[in-house]
Amino acid sequence: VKYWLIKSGLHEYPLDDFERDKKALWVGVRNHLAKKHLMAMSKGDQALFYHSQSDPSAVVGLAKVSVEALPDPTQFEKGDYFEPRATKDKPVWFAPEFAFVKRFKHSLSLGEVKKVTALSEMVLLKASRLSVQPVTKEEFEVILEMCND
DNA sequence: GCCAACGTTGGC
DNA sequence: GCCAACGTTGGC
Repeated sequence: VKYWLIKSGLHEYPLDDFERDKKALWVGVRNHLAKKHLMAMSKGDQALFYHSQSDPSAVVGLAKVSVEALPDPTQFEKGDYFEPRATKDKPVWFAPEFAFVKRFKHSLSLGEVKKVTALSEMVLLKASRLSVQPVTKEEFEVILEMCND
């Protein structure tokens, strides 16, 4: 089992929608490093759900990988996520499916993450723009403990 | 709304 | 293949 952090803008796909949908195909990621992480995910991996563009931005819930990465269908459709280089034989972008696991009792804000020594090396703090990131087991466990009773 | 960080594009 | 210009993300 590997551990990840996936970001969603509060106004793009909030946790409320994810909780209602139960499952979500993680489409629309258009960054090659993020794509590499999406493709490295295995069924059953755990992912922290993070709200960006939020006040405050925070880790708010938990998800798990339910289906490993498949070609992202939005790259073939006219619209924001269209990818002219993509063909059905050679897709460019991939998306796994996540299953909703839980909403944390206590969300952990970015400001709080910065105060915790054990979390000071998180990718979240080092590469703030990356929307799909690996998280170490140690970091994951610290966060889980802080977010649950 | 500003702007730093950083990814991408395109001219050469 | 370099790098300047430009666009986007996301914290504040």
